[in-house]
Amino acid sequence: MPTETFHRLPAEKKQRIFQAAVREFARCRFSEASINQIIKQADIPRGSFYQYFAGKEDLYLYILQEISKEKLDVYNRFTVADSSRGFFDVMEEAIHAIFAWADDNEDYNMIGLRMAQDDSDFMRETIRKMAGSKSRMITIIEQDQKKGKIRQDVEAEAILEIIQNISYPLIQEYYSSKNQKAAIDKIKIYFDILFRGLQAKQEAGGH
Amino acid sequence: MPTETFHRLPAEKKQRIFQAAVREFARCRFSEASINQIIKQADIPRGSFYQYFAGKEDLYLYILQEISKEKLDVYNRFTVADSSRGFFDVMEEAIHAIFAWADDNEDYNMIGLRMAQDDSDFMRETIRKMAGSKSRMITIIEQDQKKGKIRQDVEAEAILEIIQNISYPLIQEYYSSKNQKAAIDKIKIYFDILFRGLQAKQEAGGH
DNA sequence: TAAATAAATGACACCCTTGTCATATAGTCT
DNA sequence: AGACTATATGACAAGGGTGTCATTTATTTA
Repeated sequence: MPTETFHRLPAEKKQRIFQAAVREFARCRFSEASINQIIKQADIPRGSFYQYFAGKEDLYLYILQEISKEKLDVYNRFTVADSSRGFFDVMEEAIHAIFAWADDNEDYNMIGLRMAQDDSDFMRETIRKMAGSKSRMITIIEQDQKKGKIRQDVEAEAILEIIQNISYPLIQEYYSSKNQKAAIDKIKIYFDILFRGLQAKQEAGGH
Repeated sequence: MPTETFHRLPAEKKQRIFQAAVREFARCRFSEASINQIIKQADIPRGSFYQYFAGKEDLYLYILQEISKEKLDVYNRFTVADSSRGFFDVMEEAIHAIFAWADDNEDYNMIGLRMAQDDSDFMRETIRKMAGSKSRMITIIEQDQKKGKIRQDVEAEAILEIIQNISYPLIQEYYSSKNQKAAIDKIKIYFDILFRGLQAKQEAGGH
């Protein structure tokens, strides 16, 4: 909730502030991010910043909100495509989509990573607030569970959570690794193990 | 590498400093940990601290080294026990051992968690240095791979890494969760999925 | 154009942290 | 005791960060 004054700002200036903030929140965790850096980057005076935002939290929440809008589009692009496909198919495509997107939006992804690394009260609360409604992914998982493709003894939410948790170190490695090809190979291995572990038990194994 | 002066200190004082440092490094990440807090806690004057350690890095490395000594004992206790047992058995026991130890050594575990959360250059380098020789776990995994109990298309090191990565969010949740029983249930699910994903393909499924 | 409202600005006070260093104190050896 | 070495200590400078506010500058309205 930035101030009215901020909203009335020329788009160019708003954009400059937005980008400076994104860069800073991608650079380090919320607690370490510095307003000083942001205003220097955005080239606005200290006083102006406080005319636009109540403080760092306020700015952060605004940034997150803006990013979510964009992200939602990308995210829906592959989950919406064809809900008749199974979870493993969709995930396979999603992984590619996500890593392709990651290449183009390093900063946005880093912010997500920083959130995962951050265990402050503020961040826990923020994550809780952001956790939107039941995602399309859940529906797909549940469908596959009904069809007997995915084991039914684990809740769909839990499965999604596992995938998220497993993804964070992978994305992190992907970014920090000099050898991104090796990182992708590792991702494939991770998910192969995960997918096999998630498959419903097959009574009679056929190959 | 603390100074000679530090080593010559009475055990009680050394211990006080050690414990204050452990508490601080458990409280937050390395970059956020404050020498000020540590000397206040340990009740030593600022000047003394710099008479004992070159700085925060120096202290941190010392703390890590001391903890490793203790941890190695615990870790070996279950891996050394009976190397004829398979990986899944050993891990099952290890999980219990680790979480039991976690209850008694919250601070030590938190430090490990903080390391995992920390992606500074210093920490990357530190982790690299600490990564000891081939662990006994690797040997057990490799044995099971030879026996055909664990899939052979994934390197033992990679398997261990996956387990570590999967463990961090679990331990974190375990600590932050009010409901530790639920946390343990989740751990069981995670590892059940993981273990099944790691099993060698069975040509003919028997139940 | 004068008055009133909105925005911009940067100096300032305050807080926290780090590393140093001159000085004081304790301990040891002859 | 006198001399010399080892420790202890806290004031201090320097650096970074935050939020405020009196003042200046623009913009709008009458």
